[in-house]
Amino acid sequence: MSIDRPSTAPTLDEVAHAAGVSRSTASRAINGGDRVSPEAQAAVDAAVARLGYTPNRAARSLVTRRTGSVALVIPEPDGRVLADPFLAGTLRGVGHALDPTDLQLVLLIARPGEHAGRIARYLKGGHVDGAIIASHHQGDELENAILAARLPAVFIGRPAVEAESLVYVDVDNVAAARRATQRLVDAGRTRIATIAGPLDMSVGHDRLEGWRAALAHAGLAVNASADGDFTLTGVRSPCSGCSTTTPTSTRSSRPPTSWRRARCACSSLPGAACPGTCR
Amino acid sequence: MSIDRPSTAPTLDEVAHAAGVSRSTASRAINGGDRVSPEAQAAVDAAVARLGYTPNRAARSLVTRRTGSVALVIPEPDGRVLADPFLAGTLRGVGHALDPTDLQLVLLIARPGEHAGRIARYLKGGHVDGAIIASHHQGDELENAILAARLPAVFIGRPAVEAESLVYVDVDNVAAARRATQRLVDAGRTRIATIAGPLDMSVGHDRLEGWRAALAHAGLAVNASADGDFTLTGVRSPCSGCSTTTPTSTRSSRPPTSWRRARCACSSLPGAACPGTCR
DNA sequence: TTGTACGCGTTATCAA
DNA sequence: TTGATAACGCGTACAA
Repeated sequence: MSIDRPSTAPTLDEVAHAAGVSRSTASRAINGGDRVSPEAQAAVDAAVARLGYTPNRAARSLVTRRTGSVALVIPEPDGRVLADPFLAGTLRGVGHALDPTDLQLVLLIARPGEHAGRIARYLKGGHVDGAIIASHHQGDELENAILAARLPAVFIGRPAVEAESLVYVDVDNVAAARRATQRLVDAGRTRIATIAGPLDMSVGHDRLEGWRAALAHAGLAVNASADGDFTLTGVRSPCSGCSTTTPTSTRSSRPPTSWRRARCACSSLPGAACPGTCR
Repeated sequence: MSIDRPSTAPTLDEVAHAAGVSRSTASRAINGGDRVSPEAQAAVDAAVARLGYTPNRAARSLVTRRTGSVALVIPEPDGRVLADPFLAGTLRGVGHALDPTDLQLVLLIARPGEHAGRIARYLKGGHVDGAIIASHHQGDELENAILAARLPAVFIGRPAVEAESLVYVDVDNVAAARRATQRLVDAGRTRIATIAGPLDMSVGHDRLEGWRAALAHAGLAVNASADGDFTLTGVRSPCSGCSTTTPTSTRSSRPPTSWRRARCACSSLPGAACPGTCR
């Protein structure tokens, strides 16, 4: 029955008192408005508006046993990838989808050298009601954490560990790479290379497989692929044994505009394997 | 005294019981460990480890009156900017700084056409303990919301409204632009243009001012500036009256590699103002 | 140093 | 339809 609480956020009690109803009725009116008379509803609505009432998330979470927040997990040890427009789009999309909800978007970014154990622990800690895994790598323990915690989760891109209860959205990367390669085959090309994505991600793996399949089907040599990491700089890094090359501008954080001039011997497609990162 | 609670997160009560101490002692041992005997501390630590105890954020927040989360606000109506490496770096930095803490990073992204009123309301709602404003535009009401809520906040880049209690980190953009321009002056250039940042951001405003100052100081013409928005595509959009130009590839989400070939008449620096977006 | 008891703001249960 | 009342899990005076 504390009446005066200066400069503090209004509580449900105060709303109820201002509306002339009990706290229970006020609560019902605010959530859903089921089993509440029109006049009571109106009174509560008015009081809420006048007092600028906002439900206390902590108190609500305590009893509903839900946190009211979902995690967007980016288990990406390599910082550069965060600037990837794909991830940026994902971020926006998730944010917008959450807008109409009163769910919080909690961002979980992996630390540079870390193996996602911390994030797995966080997920298991019950701090969020659900999770979206945006850049999943093989071996980051996320699948097990999610399965163990029975946490509703969606992987963006097929997870490394496949399980019945692991849901994901993905495109058919194998077919896409196969079609892309086939297009070059149809154009009469005979020596077709690929710069693969990270092979510890299903994207990279699948696309490489599609490329392989198309070449094999066409009876062409499957011997010119290089590791990539979805970044310009990552692709340009020369393998040992090739002529060393550097971008013309190394001090800028954006990809140098003259990167086309840098060329690794492998990318000239001799067809032979080279000892460095190329295979 | 509820003993059996199957497959639920362990509570402080259970930890205390397992450690053979009272809940108060367990609580003290977990937070700070002040005024607790070494043996009690050890017992609690062991129990925590064995049970995999994680404090319930909601319950803790309810009594400490802190939410345990800080917001990273990106009031950026233009989606493309999210892919900006600067913002990506900010994201990483904030994330890493928060790692050792048990603070949650809550991401607040503006909706496309929206004027940040929703975010301002959210901030005032007391949902976070603090905020970092990453891409602040003039007129987005964020300063007032923060001042009204007495919310600890840091602006990245000087806020449009300057107030005593509004703290920010920034570089001296005026001086930087002045020095950059001066360098060209020293090199003997006489017609020096700038592609400005958004003028409703202090960055854009300040850099333009630095450019102006240096030119004025050198007695050169201050008549060749164009609006930009820190994106490649934004810069390339032709002003009306200039020869229309399009990127060679428009279907890709990444900046076309041949953008250098697209050229607006304004960027050829005739020195004369043109009727479109250039000034 | 330890434990008891209360309150944080909300939802859920159950009589009325 | 409404209103007491009991949790929810935790921190913290206060007393021992």
